[in-house]
Amino acid sequence: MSSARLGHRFFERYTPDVARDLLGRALVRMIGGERLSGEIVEVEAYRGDRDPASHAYAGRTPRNAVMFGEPGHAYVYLAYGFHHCLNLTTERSGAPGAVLVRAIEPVEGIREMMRNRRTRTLESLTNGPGKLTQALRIDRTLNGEDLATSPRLFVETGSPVRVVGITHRVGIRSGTRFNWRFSVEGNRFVSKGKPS
DNA sequence: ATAGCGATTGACT
DNA sequence: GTCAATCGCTATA
Repeated sequence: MSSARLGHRFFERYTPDVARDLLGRALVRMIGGERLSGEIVEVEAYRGDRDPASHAYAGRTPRNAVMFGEPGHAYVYLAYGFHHCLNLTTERSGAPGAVLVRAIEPVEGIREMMRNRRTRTLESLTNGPGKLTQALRIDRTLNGEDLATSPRLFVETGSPVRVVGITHRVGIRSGTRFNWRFSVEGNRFVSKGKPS
């Protein structure tokens, strides 16, 4: 069931390319020896330079420091005081970039995810950035986690990439001109919107 | 020291 | 469709 995990070389590339290539991969969260996992079906790319929507746009701060560090690490932040968002850092060390994981299709540990989310509805389990972190119990204690070596969080090769939908990013007020949201077309767990 | 503001979600009209 | 919840980060003083 397990396969090779993605290492830092995978992430050390142009962020939108990494984002697109992450579709179909298996995001794995280990808790107490149990695998919670899902196939990545929706992502967004955020770069530091020339991307006003990025947390790194105005430069390095304590919060976004991980985005400036090594590729292949987890960048986790709290949004709206409620929801944690999971990002995977990209680009070479020193260059800011990250991919926001917006939705996954649940595969392993679905019962546990439903307990974490207090829902019995499969469709609403992981179809949003705040939902999947709640289902996988991802919070800021995982900020900076090295995906290449972590026993708690990593990404596996997964299944081949399928038909990809490309649209503008959602939930932002600037940088909307970049079509840096990628999703598995037709997948029922994609959070919102439709590829144009 | 503190005001302003979200890379969202769920409940409600 | 609208809207409130809630808190840490950031900028400004």
